[in-house]
Amino acid sequence: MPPRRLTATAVENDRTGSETLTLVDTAYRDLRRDIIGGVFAPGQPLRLEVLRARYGLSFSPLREALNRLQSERLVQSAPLRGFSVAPFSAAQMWDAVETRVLVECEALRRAIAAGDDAWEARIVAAFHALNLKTKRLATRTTPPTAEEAQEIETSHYEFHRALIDVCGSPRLLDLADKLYAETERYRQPTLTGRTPKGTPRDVALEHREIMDATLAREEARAIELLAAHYRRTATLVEASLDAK
Amino acid sequence: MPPRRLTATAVENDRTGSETLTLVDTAYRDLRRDIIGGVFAPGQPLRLEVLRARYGLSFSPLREALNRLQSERLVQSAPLRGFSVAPFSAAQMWDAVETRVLVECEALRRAIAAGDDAWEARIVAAFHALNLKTKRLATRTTPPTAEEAQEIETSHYEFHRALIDVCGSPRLLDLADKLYAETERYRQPTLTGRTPKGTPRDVALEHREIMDATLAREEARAIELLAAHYRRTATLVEASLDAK
DNA sequence: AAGATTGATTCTTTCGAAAATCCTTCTAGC
DNA sequence: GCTAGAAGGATTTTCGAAAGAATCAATCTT
Repeated sequence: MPPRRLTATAVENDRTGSETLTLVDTAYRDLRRDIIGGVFAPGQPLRLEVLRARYGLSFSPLREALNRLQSERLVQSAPLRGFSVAPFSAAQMWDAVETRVLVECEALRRAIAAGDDAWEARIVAAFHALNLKTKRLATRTTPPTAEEAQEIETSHYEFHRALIDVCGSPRLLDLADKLYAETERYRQPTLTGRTPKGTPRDVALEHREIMDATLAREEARAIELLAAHYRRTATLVEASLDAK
Repeated sequence: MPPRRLTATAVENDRTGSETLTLVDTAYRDLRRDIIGGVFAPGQPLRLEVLRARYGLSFSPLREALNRLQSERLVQSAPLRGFSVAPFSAAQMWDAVETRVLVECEALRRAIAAGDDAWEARIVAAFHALNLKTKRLATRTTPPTAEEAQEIETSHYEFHRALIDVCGSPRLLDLADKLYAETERYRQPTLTGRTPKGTPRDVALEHREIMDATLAREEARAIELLAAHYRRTATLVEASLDAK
């Protein structure tokens, strides 16, 4: 039997049907998910042989995917020494967070100036979807499955994205996505651990206030709240980083 | 005679001696230079076979280099349809310019707050180096060679980089570099063409004013001048884009 | 004549192996 | 005992070819 080569369409079009994905794309997507999800520890070398076995791909698509991830600062590389997961450091996290604040606040400013009815509707919808999922999990006693965690994750992303989606700048949105991934990687470890004592936090309330200020077109207030939201998260992450 | 394979060190260490560059690195550097320099026209497909012949490399390093350039928006790619030089459009240029203004103004703000004596010295030195080179060329009648143009280019970059180098944020500096490359590509065609009539411009004076405000730590004024500097360039580029 | 189908060609994408380099360990010399 | 150097193994990087997909043109059908 001739060995069937894994091809772009053979792998992906089964499910999507619409978009053609190359193996580079799938490698990129999977690697990104696993790095953000903490499957590979920060600083850990990413041996090509290991990745090859894990994802069932050849070197070429893996290397290309790693190159893309490098430009997002999720992986590092030294010439002739291969790739490794970007290490954790408080300084790097703060740089990512502050850059994110700069980018997303500017994007929010423009979105507030340009947003229409559909924009408002999408924000409200995303907010409710996120809240529903969060509450549904909070009332249960069993810990969330990986899939459920991923869903919350996505809803969280959708909400923040809905705020700025109409800002009109492809570059700002692209940057926001990359910085989201970077900071999310730092947030991940704190999700499983307990919250630091003495700092109760109502994330849902923070989201509501951001949404209210945005829909009321109170630009200055919305920006201030959004920045505070991200910095508060960063402070908590930093505390849990130090605790280790 | 066994064919000697082109290796990283064999190619580059002859000159640099210090750093090891892989073929991917050289491919990236050369392609980037040629795309910015306008060797390949905007929108032009980048056939791998052509690149292979031009740079004397195999597919793998070329593809990886193109992947990196894609994340800088210098090249585009569609699945199974290969790579092409990012096309020109006024909207894209303005997005790049406005993002650059956002990033560099923030970086300049921080640099002014953090800059020390060495920072000031480097700015002054870069300013003089740029001015010397520009004046030397202006007094001549013969048009500048490609090498001289490249030197001016580099000096120009050095000056703007010197302003913000101490801002303390790797991400902002990285973004500034990428956006510089992107906008430089648009500026390139206007260099050879004549300047639009009726708009005499003293770039050297603009640079001096930016430098003076920066060294005087007049944050608001420095930022305003820098932003105006970039937007003025963009306006001229736009005019020459429309002219075609 | 317009549209669909087939076939040839061009190009991208993927693979696996070979070459080059790095890293560890072992040996020899002092 | 300790350092320098060399051999061996592990890993990355590069190559060339093979496979798959898109494009273009010609033919056939309606």
